[in-house]
Amino acid sequence: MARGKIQLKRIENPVHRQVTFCKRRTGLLKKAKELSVLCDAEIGVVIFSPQGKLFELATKGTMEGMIDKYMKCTGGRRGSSSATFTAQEQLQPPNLDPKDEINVLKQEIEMLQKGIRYMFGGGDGAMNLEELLLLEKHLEYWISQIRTAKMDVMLQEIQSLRNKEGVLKNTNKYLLEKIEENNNSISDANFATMETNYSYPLTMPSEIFQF
Amino acid sequence: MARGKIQLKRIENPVHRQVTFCKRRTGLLKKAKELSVLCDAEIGVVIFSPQGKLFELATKGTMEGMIDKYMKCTGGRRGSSSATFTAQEQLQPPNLDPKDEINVLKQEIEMLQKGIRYMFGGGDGAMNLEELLLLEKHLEYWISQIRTAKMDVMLQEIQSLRNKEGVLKNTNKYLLEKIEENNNSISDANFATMETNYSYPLTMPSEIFQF
DNA sequence: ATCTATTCATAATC
DNA sequence: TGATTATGAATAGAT
Repeated sequence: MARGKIQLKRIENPVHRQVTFCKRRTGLLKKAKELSVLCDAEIGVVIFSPQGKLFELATKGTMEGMIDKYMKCTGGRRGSSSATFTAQEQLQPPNLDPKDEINVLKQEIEMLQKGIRYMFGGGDGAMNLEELLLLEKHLEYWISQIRTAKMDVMLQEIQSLRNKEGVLKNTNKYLLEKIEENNNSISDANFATMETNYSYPLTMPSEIFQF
Repeated sequence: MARGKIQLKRIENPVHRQVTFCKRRTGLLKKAKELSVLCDAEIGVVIFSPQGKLFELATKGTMEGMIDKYMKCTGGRRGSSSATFTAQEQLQPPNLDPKDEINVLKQEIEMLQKGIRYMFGGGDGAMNLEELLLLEKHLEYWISQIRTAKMDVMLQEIQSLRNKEGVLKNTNKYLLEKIEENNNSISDANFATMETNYSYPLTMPSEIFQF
């Protein structure tokens, strides 16, 4: 701009950076206001300083109104955000239980969000392409983790059902033996029909579950 | 600016206004990006054209994230995107339902996809577009595959096991009734011990399987 | 879209 | 901080 062109990268000198932030912030908000007035546009600007201080401008109504309007425009569906996301500290080895798997998945999300932020701030050109390829790999891994978590839950439930089935079958067998003992000692025609109703044991296609 | 100063008021000529809107909008977003890079600030800009068309820029992360951060800063939590995740996080320690966890993670996927799409919209080159579309296709493919293929097989098997369990329980019940009939008609001490061994029916947490 | 003549924004300096 | 000023950027109007 003046007295020398500057590079489009983070200003390292903290004093210079602070001064520039103040000046350009003012300029940006001025430009936003001008655009709003000249062209009858509705504009919202939110600026967080590196120290986290908030500066804002809403040219019509309040920022809340802007946000509502924005939400409507974008469809309003959303998950969580990076701001409220807290990564889990402990990294557990895999195959513990679904809870731990989910923690790992959360870490993955955090990593991906970081990746997106980095990509966006990292300008244009081949860097983005490279980052995108890396991100793609991360996503692949992430999806596999979700699959693993689901599998764990469902396999656990299947195992539980199988165990129950086994116990029931054993009980039935025991009961049948008792009945046959009684059949031998007493004479009762009713037991004959019962035996034909009993069409077990059932067999199970265990091969299906080799994931 | 150039070729004559302009009044800071709404441009009445619609053509001029539209042209100016386009030019200045570009300039404003550029300035915002510059400020973000130079001063390491996090900036969100939302512009609604007079016709209601939306233009946006979030220099770090997504606009959703910006909004969440803004909400935190201004105190109002409201129905922002953080709500979903926070609720889920609080549920986690005592009552962990892995299915719900997985659903939340799916929402996270959607959020990330949205962030990627946003990057494309605010990005620069056509190269990025191609890569991003490809990446998105991959994500959608993976998700749909997980949802359909293996889930179907496992649900089918769970249903089968449930049916078998039901039949076994019915058979079991029938056998027990017969034994009790016998117990009433004859005197046999063996049946008493058998009844204590019989700890069924088993109950099943059916809610778990509402996919 | 592209091109200039201008005005504006601002980096360096005080 | 606040003011000054030399320059680079942005852009209004024309093409």
